[in-house]
Amino acid sequence: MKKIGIKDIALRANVSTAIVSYVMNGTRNVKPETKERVLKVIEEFNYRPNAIAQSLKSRRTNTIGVIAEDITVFNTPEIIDGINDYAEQHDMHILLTNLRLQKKVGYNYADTASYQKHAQNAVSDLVSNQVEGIVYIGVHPRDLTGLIHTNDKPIVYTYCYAQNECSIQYNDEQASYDAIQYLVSKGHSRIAVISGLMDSIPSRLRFNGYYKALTEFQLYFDPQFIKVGDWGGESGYQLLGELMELPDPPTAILVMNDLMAAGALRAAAERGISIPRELSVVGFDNREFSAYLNPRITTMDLPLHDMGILAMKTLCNRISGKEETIEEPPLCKLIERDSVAGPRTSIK
Amino acid sequence: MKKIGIKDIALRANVSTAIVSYVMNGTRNVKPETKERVLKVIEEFNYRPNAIAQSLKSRRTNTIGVIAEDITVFNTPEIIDGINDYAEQHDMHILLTNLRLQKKVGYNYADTASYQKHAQNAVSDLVSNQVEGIVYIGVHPRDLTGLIHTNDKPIVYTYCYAQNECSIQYNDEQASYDAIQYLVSKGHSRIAVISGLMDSIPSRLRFNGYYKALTEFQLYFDPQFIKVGDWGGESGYQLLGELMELPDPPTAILVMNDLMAAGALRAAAERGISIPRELSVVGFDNREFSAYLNPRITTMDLPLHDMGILAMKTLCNRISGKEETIEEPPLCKLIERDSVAGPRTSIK
DNA sequence: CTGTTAGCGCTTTCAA
DNA sequence: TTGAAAGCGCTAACAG
Repeated sequence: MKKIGIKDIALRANVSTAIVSYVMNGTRNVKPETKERVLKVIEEFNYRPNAIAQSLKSRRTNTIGVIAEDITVFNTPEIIDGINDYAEQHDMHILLTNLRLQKKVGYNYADTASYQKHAQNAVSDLVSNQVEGIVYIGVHPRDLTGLIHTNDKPIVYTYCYAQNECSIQYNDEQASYDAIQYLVSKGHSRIAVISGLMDSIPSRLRFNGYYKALTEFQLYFDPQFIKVGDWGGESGYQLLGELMELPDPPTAILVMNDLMAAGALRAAAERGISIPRELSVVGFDNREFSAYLNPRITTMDLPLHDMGILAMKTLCNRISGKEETIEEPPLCKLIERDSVAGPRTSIK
Repeated sequence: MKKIGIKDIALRANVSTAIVSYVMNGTRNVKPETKERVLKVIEEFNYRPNAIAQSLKSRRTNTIGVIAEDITVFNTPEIIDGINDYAEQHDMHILLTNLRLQKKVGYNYADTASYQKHAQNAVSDLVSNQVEGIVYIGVHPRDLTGLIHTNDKPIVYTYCYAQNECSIQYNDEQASYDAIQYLVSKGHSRIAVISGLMDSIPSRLRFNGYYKALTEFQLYFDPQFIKVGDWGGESGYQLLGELMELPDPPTAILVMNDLMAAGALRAAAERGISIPRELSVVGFDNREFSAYLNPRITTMDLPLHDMGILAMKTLCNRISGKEETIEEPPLCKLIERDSVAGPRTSIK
């Protein structure tokens, strides 16, 4: 059975192919009874125009390419979901490329050269498929300047950066500021931080927010309250120990991701430190497991869905050549659970 | 700046468009020096053929459509990752549609009618875009017969079923059989089960495996050891209580998903039942959080990646009209963690 | 070895 | 209100 096309419809309806096109797209007035007839034939044959042919003619594909560094990383599905949300609303399609970064180069993100070729191929491929723009979703917020050459095809980065390119990020600084403010509202003033690696942009921004809040609320500041981890659970475990062995330990800790927070919880449990009674902990990322730890941890939820939507919005603006409307980066939201309480009353 | 096409290349290289096509595709022999010249021009202009036009001509798009019921559900990213793995290896592209089922109809899966239109639209859209086949990824293994009409376009379901259609599932029965066998190897003989809803296919299959193992290993069988939950954490919590209040409680429990297992752990903790010392628990799904519970739970990992690959393989076979090679459904794999030990020695 | 040319399925201009 | 036909960028049959 041959695939039926516009000609078949035209033939059956006794009209020219132009008429069929007109009724499908409403491009011209067509005599109602003719229109009716054409519609009936279309219905009868369940005809759907070949979008490939339409694209070739119209030079518009309504398709945007999404490059995900790794779709199995926790942030990515939600971002894609946002992208889909927007795409659905605007009748666009998504051509998905998954670089499978973790499986290919492991956690060695810094070694961009090793997967630059993959990334560049993905772009070329997408461009060849006539996508109208590209959204690039990173696995970790880092600088990707120069990684990719799009040849004027609009691209928007999210969950990563590139100089002189558009990138969508959430407001890291505000997020940690908010976390500290929340802790202050609970009565804390001796607040430590377990940061991620300091060469990472989010670590710096989150630290800024921490420090800004410290200053603004005139909190106790002790350089020993600043611990630098490596994002992994082990370092959270380790650093909580260091913090609690201080002669005058903090009453609350902001931990820059849930992985390290989980490690910290484990360390606290081993030391017989009760959370939140004796120590409050705020995490970051709102990973699924954070609601299953004991205690369930209070953490900052990342606006991933919004980032996806915003990335699309920005991209579509660029595609249609609209002037950039500078949008505020979306905000994180504190998820209140059970790892925060007031400071222990009897201060040592 | 105009997009450059094959004609521009031909012009610059002083050849006909046919030659350019020949050198690009290696379709014909071309005199080496001509070839060289063409290649140089292609390189110089960084020319990439318009895949849309190629497709129109060749009537092959090398793209397959993926419909995900909900990409934010835990099983989906890994399946897509498998699909991408295969696609990358075979130079295919993925047009992704995300139905966003949970956000649209909540957990009311049974009410297929409410999103049938969405699903059907997605299919029509994909077909119109000339995908060569479709992979449909469910959020829960249920029967979708009649939901969708693909009009002869090959489709493969995974993580769900449809009568008279191809569907890829893991081996549920074997998985729970293996779990019981493992428990037996640890010395257990009084093994209860907390099942999911009994109108669900995986519940039935997993129960079959449980029962088969019980019979085969001649284990103690007590109808009171069979508890039916609803997949949610609360029911795991509830049912563990019921089980442990039995005059002669089990020494081990197979829980049919990690969500219920988490509830069961909570109930055990509240009752002062030590896991695994006094009671062993095996979960199902290997959700991320299962490694963060206390104790970390031993659970069955689902072969999601393999399912994605297998779905693609099967689909591609159908597309190219190859005879169906009946593949074995991929196997789950037990992840040994800390929620299983030998039975408590002093039996009450 | 190379060039000419007919189409793939559609849209749209132009003419009727 | 309708139809004929050109052409989107490419491939491949055919001719040289």
